Amino acid sequence: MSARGRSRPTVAVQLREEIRTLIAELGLVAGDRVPSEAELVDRFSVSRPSLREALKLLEEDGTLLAVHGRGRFVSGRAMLSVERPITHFESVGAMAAACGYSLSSRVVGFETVPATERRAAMLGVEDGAPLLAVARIRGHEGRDLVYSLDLIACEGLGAIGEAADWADSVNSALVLRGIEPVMARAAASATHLPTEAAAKHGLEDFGPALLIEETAYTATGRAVLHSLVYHRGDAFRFSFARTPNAR
Amino acid sequence: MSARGRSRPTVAVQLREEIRTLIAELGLVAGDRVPSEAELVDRFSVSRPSLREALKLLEEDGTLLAVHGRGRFVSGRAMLSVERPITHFESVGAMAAACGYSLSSRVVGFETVPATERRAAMLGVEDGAPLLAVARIRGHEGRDLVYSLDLIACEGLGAIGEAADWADSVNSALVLRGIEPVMARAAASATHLPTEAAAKHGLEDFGPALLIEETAYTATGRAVLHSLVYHRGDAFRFSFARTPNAR
DNA sequence: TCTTGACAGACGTCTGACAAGTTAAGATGG
DNA sequence: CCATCTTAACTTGTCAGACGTCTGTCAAGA
Repeated sequence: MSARGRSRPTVAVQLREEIRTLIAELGLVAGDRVPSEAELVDRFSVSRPSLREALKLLEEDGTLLAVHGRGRFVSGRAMLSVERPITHFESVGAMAAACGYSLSSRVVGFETVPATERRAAMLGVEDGAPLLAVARIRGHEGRDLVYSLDLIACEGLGAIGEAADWADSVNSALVLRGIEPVMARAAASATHLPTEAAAKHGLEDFGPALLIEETAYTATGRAVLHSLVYHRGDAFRFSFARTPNAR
Repeated sequence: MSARGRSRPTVAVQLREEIRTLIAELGLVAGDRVPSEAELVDRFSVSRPSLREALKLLEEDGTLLAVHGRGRFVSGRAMLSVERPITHFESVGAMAAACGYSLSSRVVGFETVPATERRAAMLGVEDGAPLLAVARIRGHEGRDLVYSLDLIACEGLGAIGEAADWADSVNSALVLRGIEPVMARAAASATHLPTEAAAKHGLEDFGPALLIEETAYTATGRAVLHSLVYHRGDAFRFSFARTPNAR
């Protein structure tokens, strides 16, 4: 399965967004009834099956609740909508930009290390296999906001290049090598920076950090990147929705 | 919108589960091609539109990826599955139990306070309206693991009762009063305990805390509880999946 | 006042047809 | 023999139309 994207969204996907917009325009809130299928078919000039497919997407993502014989209703879930939730896969740079930070980045570590047993398991490589370790500090207006350590499996990577190639975005550097991380499995906890890193890079006043440790995968499920990202506690706040059936 | 459930699942919902089972039975993993629509129609003896609706559910929940003209494939998203992700709405006690902690709880603050402007907005009450503030410390085997402050709108609450009524679970206490929180909008950040709280309750060695600040809602979208929950950094780790289309 | 039946509205499911994208096999030309 | 083009087959995407089932409302009858 090559990672070729679709050039044009299907009617169903497009409609899903248009219905979302309509719900907002009509000012519908949790419990309110959505226009009927017949009305929506007229309004959007599409066939009923296509509309139903779009509605199915919205039912599955928790926006709508269908009741046979009565209609569809806005689910309370819709009001939990969060722009760029913690569950959104994106680069640290993009995330920070959305928070109003323009991050400049410097590489403070760039070496090849053998994979520990744990890291090997995370990245699906052999114990002891070579990993590229990139340590970076990113900041905004002279203030350090993020310390991160990225571990990339060298296997299949091709030429490693120079530290500067990886300074701004490890994701982008991987994409340039034909490896596109698109999703990740992550865990968050509160901690301090590693003592050694703090001392070595003058980060003693970093304060509590929100550590997100994550393994990133390509669309085909190949693990390509293991990151430990320490976000300065007083600079970042990650939003998300909590629901009973979240998986 | 009454919470009356449907007595019989639709064909689409039923099929969704049957297709999931089939994928597992066929041993399909990320990137593998799923049988075509025609094949599935034959196999499950349903109409094609119904099948497509079921497939739409699976596409929306990230299990499948459809490519026009080529077929559908098992998405790598399935491998990000996390048991009890941070996005799962549940009580702190239930979450901690899943982490192997049996929390005992003590109330260290119990009073009615007027809502600040921010809190009033969070809870959909008037500025200055009375809120019940419940401060608790929860621990396991003599070690304090969670400090929390819960703010509940007094309006519609009925009798407040005693502190002991709210000691174990604010959620449960609310349910007993006919108010069922079922979902929340939350944000996480790394911080220290409030200085005053730490000093007052002997929590100076709590260390970095993962603060989850959340507003809980009923199914109809009514905000009923605003909580600040400080999780001891070295005791808790919150997992989640990150995908490009996460909202 | 309560029960039952009819009716309208709404979702659920099906059949059939055509459109658009992909791939593999066969034909053709160099 | 190899490269390129064409075509048919396969697959998903979309549409039109019809019928089935469920829900709520209203009217009539007991």
